[in-house]
Amino acid sequence: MFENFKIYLIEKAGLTEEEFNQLSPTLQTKVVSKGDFLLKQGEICQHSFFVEKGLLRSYSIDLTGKEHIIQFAPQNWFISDRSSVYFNEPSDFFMEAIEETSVVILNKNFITLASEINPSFGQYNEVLLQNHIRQLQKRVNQLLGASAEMRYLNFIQLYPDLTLRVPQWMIASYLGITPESLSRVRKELASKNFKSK
Amino acid sequence: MFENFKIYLIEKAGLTEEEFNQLSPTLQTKVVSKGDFLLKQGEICQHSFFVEKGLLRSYSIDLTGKEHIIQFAPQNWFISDRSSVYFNEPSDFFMEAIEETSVVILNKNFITLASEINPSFGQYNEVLLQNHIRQLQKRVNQLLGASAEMRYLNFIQLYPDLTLRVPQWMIASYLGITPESLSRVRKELASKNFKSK
DNA sequence: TTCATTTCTTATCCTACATCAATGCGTTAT
DNA sequence: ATAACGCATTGATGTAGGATAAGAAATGAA
Repeated sequence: MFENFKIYLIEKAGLTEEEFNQLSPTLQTKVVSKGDFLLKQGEICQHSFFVEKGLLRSYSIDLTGKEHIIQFAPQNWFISDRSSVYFNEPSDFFMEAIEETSVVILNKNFITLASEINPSFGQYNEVLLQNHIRQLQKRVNQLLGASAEMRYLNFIQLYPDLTLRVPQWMIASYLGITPESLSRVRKELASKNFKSK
Repeated sequence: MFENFKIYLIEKAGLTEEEFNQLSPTLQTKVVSKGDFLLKQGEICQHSFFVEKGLLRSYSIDLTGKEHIIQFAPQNWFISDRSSVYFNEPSDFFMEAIEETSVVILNKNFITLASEINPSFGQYNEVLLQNHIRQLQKRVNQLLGASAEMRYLNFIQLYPDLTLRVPQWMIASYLGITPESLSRVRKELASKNFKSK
């Protein structure tokens, strides 16, 4: 039920099995079918989710009705709208299952509780937070400075597994370009590789 | 010397004067002349800085040699490269004074120390962190979805004071457009306002 | 199997913004 | 004063990527 989550916490956050068992009563799980939502724009996000299996995406919809993918969350990733949780504000984002996905639901005080039980969890959580910031920073930097092609190359290098699993129009949305443009970029890249051999 | 910083911590983070005095021996200050650097790309960032007075910017330089402004830091702002500090990695960024600026220098363990002295500091630090994430998230979202004009309008609404104080080419760099484009956007906006009266 | 739906590609045209170049105008330095 | 520099504006031209449309390929459903 929480198998991956358990293994994950023990390996990464340094919990013991007993400590995990103390926490597990506060956990719930849920299976989300492809296309179903864990959060919608305007709702206040109440939880963090850990992906046991499957694949989620979070995205916003802008004034002109266009989707922009903020994040993908494959197996063993956490996903949430931290700001919405923390400040109790309506979220700007949707969270939707790309494949049938089973998640572990962590309520607001899980982190506090786990940190009390074992401070090394608190430290690990800090690492996740700092990583999150780093990743956002990099993304801003890329959006400011890199061409569609460079962003795509970066993406496939960073998330090679996702590149295969996710429809291209979603990758385009993550990169901030249209599916047609991505198709052109790919064609262009293919011809370059061909020539260079 | 630390006047603003002291007031700031007492007001915002809930420290007492005595608590602040316990911390102050670990602090240093520095005056940075216009155009001088607190950090350069490739260095490992060792500190956080609090702007007592003046104005800083952080920016990166991309492969093609172009600058991209990541953040402005006016009076009473903290600035740092959290990732570089936390992970002990070389920074991607420069930190430079736009005006003559005096900063308070916080070394790596200041936060821990202050949180031990008064836990409410720890909480306040958490708020800053969460705000930082929220702001980065918004920026990604805008870069993905909004036109130059919308981004500019957003900027002047969010940082009206900076709009006056900072040269336009820096605002352009923050927005991810050229100074020429920003000039055109402004012209366009001016004519719209004129017509609408 | 066949029909329908979603995804990907390709082609054409279009637009927001970049690039390049010239001009003017404050500010600082001599 | 005047030279020199940084900054903003304007105009002319270029280009990456958007919009639209249509067809091919893949997926899925009956």
